[in-house]
Formats: sequence, C-alpha cells, structure tokens
Amino acid sequence: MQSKRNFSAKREAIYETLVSTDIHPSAEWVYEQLKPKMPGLSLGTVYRNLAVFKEMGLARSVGVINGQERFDAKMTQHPHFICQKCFRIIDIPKGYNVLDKNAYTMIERECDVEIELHSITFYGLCKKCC
Amino acid sequence: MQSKRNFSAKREAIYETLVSTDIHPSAEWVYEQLKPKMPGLSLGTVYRNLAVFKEMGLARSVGVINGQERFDAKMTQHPHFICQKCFRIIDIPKGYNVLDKNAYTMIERECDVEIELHSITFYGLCKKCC
DNA sequence: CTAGGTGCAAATTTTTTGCACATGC
DNA sequence: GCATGTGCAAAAAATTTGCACCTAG
Repeated sequence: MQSKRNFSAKREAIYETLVSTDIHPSAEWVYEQLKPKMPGLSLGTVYRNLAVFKEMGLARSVGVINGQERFDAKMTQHPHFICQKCFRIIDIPKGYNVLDKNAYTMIERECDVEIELHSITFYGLCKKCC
Repeated sequence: MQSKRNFSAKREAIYETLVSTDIHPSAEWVYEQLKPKMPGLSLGTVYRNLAVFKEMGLARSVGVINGQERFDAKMTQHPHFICQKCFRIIDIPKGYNVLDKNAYTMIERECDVEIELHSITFYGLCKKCC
C-alpha cells in the first residue's frame, strides 16, 4: 500500500509520529507509540527510518539525552530549551534563533571556517521543575 | 602520592590531558593518550573521572559525535564550531556567545522556563574540509 | 583501619547490521 | 523480477558497574 509521500505504510507512520509530537522523541519512544497500533513493527525499522529522514532532510537530531538520540521533524530553525532536571526538550520560537547579523562573517574570518548554520540551546528548569 | 588538587595521580593525569587539549576529546582519546605513559590505566577509570569532573564543574559535555561523548574542560562559556565533514570541534571566542540582551527574560516569560545558560554551536566546513 | 580510587571483566544500553523474506510496481 | 522495506536476532559500540584489591593518610 502506498501513502502520501510514496512512503511505505510503516515509514509514513513513523514520520507522522515524529512530526506530530513536540517532545523531540527518541527512537524507542516512537517505537513504543506505534507498536500497539502496528504490532509487526520492529525497533530496527524505526532506527533505519529515522536515519532515512535525517538523510532526506526531513528530521534532525536535537542531541543525545541520557544516552538516547532525540529527534525533531519540525525543520524550521529554532532554539531548544532543555530542562536540567526532567530533561524535557522544549521548542523556543524561531524568532529567538538570532545572532548579531555580522557574527557569521566575523567568525568565518577569525576562525577560518565556513558556517552553514547554528543552533542555540538553553538550559535551566522548566515550569514543572522550578 | 598526592598532586596539586588533592587528586590521585591518575585523576590528575586525566584532568591535565583534558584541560590541555583543544580537540574536545572523547573518553577513549584521553585513554589512548595516557595509556603509554601510564600502562596501568583502565578505560573505566577515565570514564569514572570524566563523570567526576562534570559533577565538580571542572568539565562539561560538548555533545555526542559519532556516538561518542566529547568533553571540554575550558569552562569559559564559548560557542563551538563542528565541521560537518571531519567532525572536528573548534572553539569560537567567547565574545560570540552573545544573544540579544533581553532574550533570557523574554523567553522565560514566553515559554515559562527559567534559563540558566545557553550554548551556541555552529556547523559548516573547517578550512581543511572546504 | 578507613575511605576513596582503580583494574578488570562482565553487564547494560543503545544503535547498527546481515540475511531471509515480503511487498509494490 | 527488481528494488526497496522490514523482522528478527546477532553484533557492535559506548558506557557503566560489581567486586576485590590497593594505597594514602
């Protein structure tokens, strides 16, 4: 069976699960969400598809938290906030993803690199943990 | 035997190795550096001590690259640049670790969090990989 | 003697992979 | 039939841990 993106049913389900949550899940979380609805799903498939999404530019890694890689399929450049107590990852509006407008050029000159993008992460306590 | 910080000889050696490099090494790299000079050193000890340093605020994690956690003992807040090809991690002068001066307050209000610090990472190609 | 640090190897945890089979075209 | 996707389990890779010992004070 085919679905919207020419994805297999499982790939589509994995993508849908990923894109429609804001918790920045791990592979295992995605697997646990889908397993009940899709009993014939294996964790390996989730890992393989997450790798495919990264490759295709449909998802990116937000970092590794407690040893597990966490993913985000909201591809707008935006900062994240990570609670140092509960390790929740919260999206920060993309308007805050802003640096001094000359920063790229100056750093490129000073450090002899070519910058393509940057990411900003905030750390602290979320409202539940304050 | 005691050394400067009341560290054991091995802890001291691990710390010195970490603090005097700018490559943001993995546990294994530290181990490989020291093993020849200190044949009776085990990788577990390196891991344990890196955890101790983080706990003590003498080191922090710079992220996980290719599955390995990378450390930094230069505790000044500064951005990093990660080359997307060779995965080198380069320090960016701390002067660039700057956001709009109201950003913390505004985000705290808007997102209902309490921010303690932030980190900025740039991605692109280093001069060797351009 | 005690507390902390360590070697060693086993255990744990996360992620990747080989292979056979399935599915859509 | 072919290319791609998948289950399953084994493998790989990174990190942690239990336990016995050792060393400094």
